Amino acid sequence: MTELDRRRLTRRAALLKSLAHPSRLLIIEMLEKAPRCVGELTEAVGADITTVSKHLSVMKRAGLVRDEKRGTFSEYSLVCDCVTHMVDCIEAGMEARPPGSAATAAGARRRKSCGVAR
Amino acid sequence: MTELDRRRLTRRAALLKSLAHPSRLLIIEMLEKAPRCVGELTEAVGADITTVSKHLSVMKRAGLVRDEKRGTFSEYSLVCDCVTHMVDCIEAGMEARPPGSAATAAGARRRKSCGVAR
DNA sequence: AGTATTATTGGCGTGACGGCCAAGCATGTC
DNA sequence: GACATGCTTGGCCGTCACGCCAATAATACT
Repeated sequence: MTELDRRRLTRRAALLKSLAHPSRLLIIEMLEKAPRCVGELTEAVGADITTVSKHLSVMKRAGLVRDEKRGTFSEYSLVCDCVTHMVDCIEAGMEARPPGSAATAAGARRRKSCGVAR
Repeated sequence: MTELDRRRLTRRAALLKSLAHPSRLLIIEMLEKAPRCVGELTEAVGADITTVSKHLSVMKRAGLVRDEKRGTFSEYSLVCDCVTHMVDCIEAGMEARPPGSAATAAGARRRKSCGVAR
């Protein structure tokens, strides 16, 4: 493995990590529909506003979202629709691999194609 | 947010989490090409074999890979090509979002102001 | 049986993450 | 200026993930 590979994989992993949290996924889904301010997202997530603010901070650093100040509000939005696409792909992967079949040989056995358009 | 949503997002997040590690991504990429035993993967990753074994265990529980015993060997392979597809999508997302461009005008188009009825 | 090879599991230290509280900053309003 | 609103930051703490070591399977070979 080259040093370049290591760097590339590390970046990828960091991106995935910044997505790998239920609250963050919910936030992403909301931002797919429209930009939102922290308060709205907080209400939807149902956590402390400081927690949500930190989630947003992490996702911003990861380049997933951006913020724009509007008076006392911070309006967050997706940086690009690639995120939507990305999460859709993941969803597709999960649909094709129904829950419960994960550890069973039955579900895994002859599954060559999962019906995901490619 | 419904209870069902919570469950779905949690599952998604768990899947992403099981991918969000450089070594695991490398393993996935290797398994895309061919099934491998733990020793081969270990050599490529460059970590202790026990560490790699645990990574594989996690990914197996997540339903990403499966193993088949061959004598003293454990041959690991991808459960389905969806994984490949999934990671490709992620890669595409990253390509489209070059580092440093985090604040491009890309999302400025369907912007609505905060607090406006929607 | 005895030994070697391959892999898994348990345990532990370390470090990162997620959550809330308290405090601080920035902007808008009176 | 004084206060309210919206958000961010620092700090603390509990929990969890990662990594290696030691020990334990499980199978193959002689």
